[in-house]
Amino acid sequence: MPKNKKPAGGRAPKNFDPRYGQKKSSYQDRKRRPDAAYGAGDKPGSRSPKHRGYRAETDEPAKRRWTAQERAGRDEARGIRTHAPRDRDARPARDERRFADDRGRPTAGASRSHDGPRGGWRDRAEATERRDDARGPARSGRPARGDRPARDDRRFDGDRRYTDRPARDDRRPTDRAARDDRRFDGDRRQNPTRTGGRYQERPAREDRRFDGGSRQKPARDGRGYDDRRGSERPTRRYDDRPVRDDRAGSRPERRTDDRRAGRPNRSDWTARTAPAQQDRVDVVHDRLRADAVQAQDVADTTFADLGLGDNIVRTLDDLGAQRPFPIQASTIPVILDGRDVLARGRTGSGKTIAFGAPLVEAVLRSQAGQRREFGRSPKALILAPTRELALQIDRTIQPIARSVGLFTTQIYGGVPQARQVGALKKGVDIIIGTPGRIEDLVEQRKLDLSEVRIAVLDEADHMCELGFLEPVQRILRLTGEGSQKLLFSATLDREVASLVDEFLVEPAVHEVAGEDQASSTIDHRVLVIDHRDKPEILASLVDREGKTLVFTRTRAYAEMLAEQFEDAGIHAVALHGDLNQAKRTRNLARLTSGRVSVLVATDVAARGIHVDDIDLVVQADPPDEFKTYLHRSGRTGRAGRAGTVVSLVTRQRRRRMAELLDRAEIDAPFEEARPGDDLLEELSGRQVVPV
DNA sequence: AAAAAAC
Repeated sequence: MPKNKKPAGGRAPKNFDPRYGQKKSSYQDRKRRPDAAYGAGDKPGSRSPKHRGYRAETDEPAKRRWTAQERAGRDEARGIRTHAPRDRDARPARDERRFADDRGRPTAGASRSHDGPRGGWRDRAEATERRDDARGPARSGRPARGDRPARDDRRFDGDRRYTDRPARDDRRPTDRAARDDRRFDGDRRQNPTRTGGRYQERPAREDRRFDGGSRQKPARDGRGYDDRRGSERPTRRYDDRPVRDDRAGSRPERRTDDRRAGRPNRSDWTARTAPAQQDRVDVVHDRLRADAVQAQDVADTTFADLGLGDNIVRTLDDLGAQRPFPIQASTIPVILDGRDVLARGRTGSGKTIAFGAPLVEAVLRSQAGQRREFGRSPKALILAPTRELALQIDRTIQPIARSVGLFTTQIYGGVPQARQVGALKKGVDIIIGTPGRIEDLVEQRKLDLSEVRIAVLDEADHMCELGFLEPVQRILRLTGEGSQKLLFSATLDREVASLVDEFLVEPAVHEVAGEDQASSTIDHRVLVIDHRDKPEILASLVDREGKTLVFTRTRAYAEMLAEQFEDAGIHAVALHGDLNQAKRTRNLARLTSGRVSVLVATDVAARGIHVDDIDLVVQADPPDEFKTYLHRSGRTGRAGRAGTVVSLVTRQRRRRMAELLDRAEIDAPFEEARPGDDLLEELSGRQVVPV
């Protein structure tokens, strides 16, 4: 292929040209400059405009090198570049615009309004072929037919800024002792007798601290679990699990106190709740008996003390985690010990690192002295309920993994598969993802979970809810025999019993002592309003300086509210499952970056998502479940900061809301509110909690 | 009943 005489400048799509993205390219443009569509910037093309492949000479400056930052943002930018589901055969006419060059950058897209004379099947077929010739595996730029013009995909700045923020979650300095989680169990009211954060009723054998490994194993009768399980349970007793026999000797007896697993406890809330009128399903599960770590007991511990290697410790330090938080100090040694773990830790208290760092360490140890082969199967799996959360977890774990030469990849839906598959082909050590795509790739035999030896469920109780449970079970069954299981959540309770029974062996249960509402920095308020006043009241609450997160019950309402706010001159974006992944990622990024201060979301954003400095959470619709309330409100008041949660209820919902708050053990005043009330001003304007 | 999670 002759190197043509064109100036070097002709080579590249101008992704970083400020003009890029502003200029619309018409069909005619594309025809004249097909490289814009192909991303084949390094091909000479034909000389005549009449020939396909012709590309006019330009004076574009040579493409400059990517900065480190750009490269860092590249991976996620690729994900973001996503469009809606592919469907190239059905709708080929717009393929042109979807071609990305091999860096995953979008090429100049054709705007929909310029469809003009269509390219026709042959052209497209050739275009595709040609591109594949040129690019080979770059098929990864798999065209996804968007429901919108490519313009949306060009938002590199915001997105990159977003993606460049690793591990926010875990880097906040926390007042460890002072405050943490709300409680999560309805029946705690019946068992309020705690001393030193420990439940008195807990039998002595439960009394494992994180040094559990050194403890003598009490006598045990291993019955119970096996007996209790239906045929579903692989007939497996803890003592024939090959990989983990080594641990058996130092392990306390498997819990047998949860025979009532899965059954709601008979607490007074059941009695006082009229089933017909009560929430559809707000079941309060029994609490899990946990070993409550005392913050002061671990105040002097370092990550190195806990058994993490130098590189990991250094990376954690870079991430802002100089010293372990209580939940980390509590779980890391147990995880490194190879035990199954159930852990309850307030969101933002460092849960991600609590499982992520030891997970990396464990994978590293298991591969000590081995070559990391091309095409190796993943050794660890982290499951999350939403894509955003999976992404966020990866952002924390990836630097830790990279520091010891391990690779992670995200496996979630809504983005083209090819890049994920490509990563798997090369070989990764840790995958982080959501159930659907993971199962999908397994079925396509592109993902092999059989070598997974550590599996983590983040938001584990949520993953046990209807619709999630079965895929999660199927996935866990595919993991390596005897693989270690870690279940984490801020509201971990007996809802996870079904998984615990099948998959966990003598799990250690951990939580942090002294976390309750009284020690919370969140101010909870309930506004009793007229339904017709809702839009106005919402607008006045949201019209403020700080970052505000508004929750709605439905996607449609989230969308509608965002529009209403915009109409009222308040810049707002929506986040819900009806948006394509690009928009979801981008809209969340807009809040994170501060470009927008109001995000209206469904419960997709209720769990796990960390955005700095959200100081007001508004529940436009009250949640159905107390857990949802806790998770939603946990988006603010993080790391000991002040935050306000305002829930709007109509008069009819009043009682239900009171009951829900009761279950959540939250004290919140109920106040009548009308548009224009000073109260709204106060709630909206306040940055700090008085008193 | 809704939300999430695959294509």
